[in-house]
Amino acid sequence: MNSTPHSSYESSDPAFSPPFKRGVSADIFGSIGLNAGELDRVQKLIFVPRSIKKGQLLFQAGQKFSEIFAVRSGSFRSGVVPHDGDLNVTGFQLPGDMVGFDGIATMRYACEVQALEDSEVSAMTFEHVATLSRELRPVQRLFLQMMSAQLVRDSEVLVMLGSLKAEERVAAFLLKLFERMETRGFSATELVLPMSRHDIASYLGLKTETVSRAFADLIARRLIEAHQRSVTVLNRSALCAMAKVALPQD
Amino acid sequence: MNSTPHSSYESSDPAFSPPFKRGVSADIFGSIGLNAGELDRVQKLIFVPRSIKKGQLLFQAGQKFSEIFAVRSGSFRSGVVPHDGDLNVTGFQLPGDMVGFDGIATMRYACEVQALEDSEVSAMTFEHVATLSRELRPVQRLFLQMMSAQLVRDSEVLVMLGSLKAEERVAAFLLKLFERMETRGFSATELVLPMSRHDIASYLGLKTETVSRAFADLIARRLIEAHQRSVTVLNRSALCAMAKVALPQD
DNA sequence: CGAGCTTTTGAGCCGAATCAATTATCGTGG
DNA sequence: CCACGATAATTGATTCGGCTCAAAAGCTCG
Repeated sequence: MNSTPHSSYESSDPAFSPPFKRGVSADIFGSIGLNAGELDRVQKLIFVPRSIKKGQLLFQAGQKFSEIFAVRSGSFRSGVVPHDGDLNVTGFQLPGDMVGFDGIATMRYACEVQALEDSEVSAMTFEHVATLSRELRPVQRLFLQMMSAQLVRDSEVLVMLGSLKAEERVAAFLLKLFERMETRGFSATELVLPMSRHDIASYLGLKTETVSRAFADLIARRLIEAHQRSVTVLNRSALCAMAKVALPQD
Repeated sequence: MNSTPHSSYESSDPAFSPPFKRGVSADIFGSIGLNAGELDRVQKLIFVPRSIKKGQLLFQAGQKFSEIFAVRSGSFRSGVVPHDGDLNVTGFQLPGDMVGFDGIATMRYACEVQALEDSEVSAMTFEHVATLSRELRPVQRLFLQMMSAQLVRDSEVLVMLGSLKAEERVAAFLLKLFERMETRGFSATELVLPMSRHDIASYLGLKTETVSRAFADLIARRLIEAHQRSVTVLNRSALCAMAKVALPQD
């Protein structure tokens, strides 16, 4: 169980030096300028760890909103199910990401969030978060930043869907995913995708077959290597060119 | 000048009973449970009215972030300009909408926002908003709700782009626009679009010609009437079916 | 080891982009 | 006020990318 490819996010290899080893949430709040007493208060009030098995829903669309979640380990997929069709994937959540903000507006979650592998989250009631946000400026700032960052990511995806072709979207998707993994402390020339081709296709507004072909083309051009869900980036700058983004300066 | 079609949003026809006649922002805060003293404080601290001429930018991508804006009258278009290409439209803002939340994450605006017609906004510095949010719970709730609603709208668009064909996207776009106008107090079987076909196309991930053809088809099927930018909905339920959304119950 | 899923690969078709040309509208200056 | 150029919108013909349908091969897990 612990040796499945997907457990790579929880790797204990020190070369990866994961910053979230002891629980993402603690780290989220660890460096935003709270003193020991405040930090203790935050932890007591709002951290409720929870284990989520692969395939299990964190919440469903329409369900009454009460909690925000921070991903500690594993990964999740958010999406909505239209009245006729099947799931439309709207995003993927990795350790350090937060989900549930969509529920604030109407006090009901607008999407569903499902674990792609056995995962752990910190659950925090919105009321506690709101209270702490009023009392501790760094906490307020953190949550506003998390929501704002989500807005920016969404609009980036929007632009991507509007302006890139199939293969370019896949390139952009991979780049973004690797970038996010790097932010989380992985060296990230190679990783194991937690999501299926079908999930990727849905997220990118494509069909499974098209995504598969895009992977095949990227491999043929020697921009990546990929066997199943394991992917290695061979030529990042070419991928950036294809995705029409500036090469991030390391 | 005052009789251009675009001035319809500022119509003084009492039949439209626009709720924002005396300034959107005052109304935004008018009914969220503040007493007179608090309301006065809010107004003094954060309301800075500003007139924006057609074509003028409210802010640019990369510009230092300091203000949030509420649209009082007129309309705006948000978008980003990729390094090579031209503007990608990411949204349209109508009276009552707020823009600028994308700047919180990095303290720089992530997009640009341009007036589609002569418009008025209320500018409020983020610092004041943050302070008031800490001190007045209704203010905190309002801003969190505005940001959350934006997240929900974005993910709806994402799903739409991923799952609908060209004509269906145009149907969904028109329905959403009319719905938003109704929320703002317009009877909304007919209205004048503030944006061009090109803007709509960019927003929907299509080309101008395709949008034009979609309009032609919708007209041929008698679902709408449209001459230039003026549009009338003839068969809302058929439009909803085409856009694959449930008919909103009135 | 076999059932069911995921992924890959192929052939043909359809929808939207592209290229191109015309018409309509807006803004401007004569 | 009208004529003009510029921009926006429409319409047609053609091309091409991604979808559809179909089938086979690879994994995963009981």
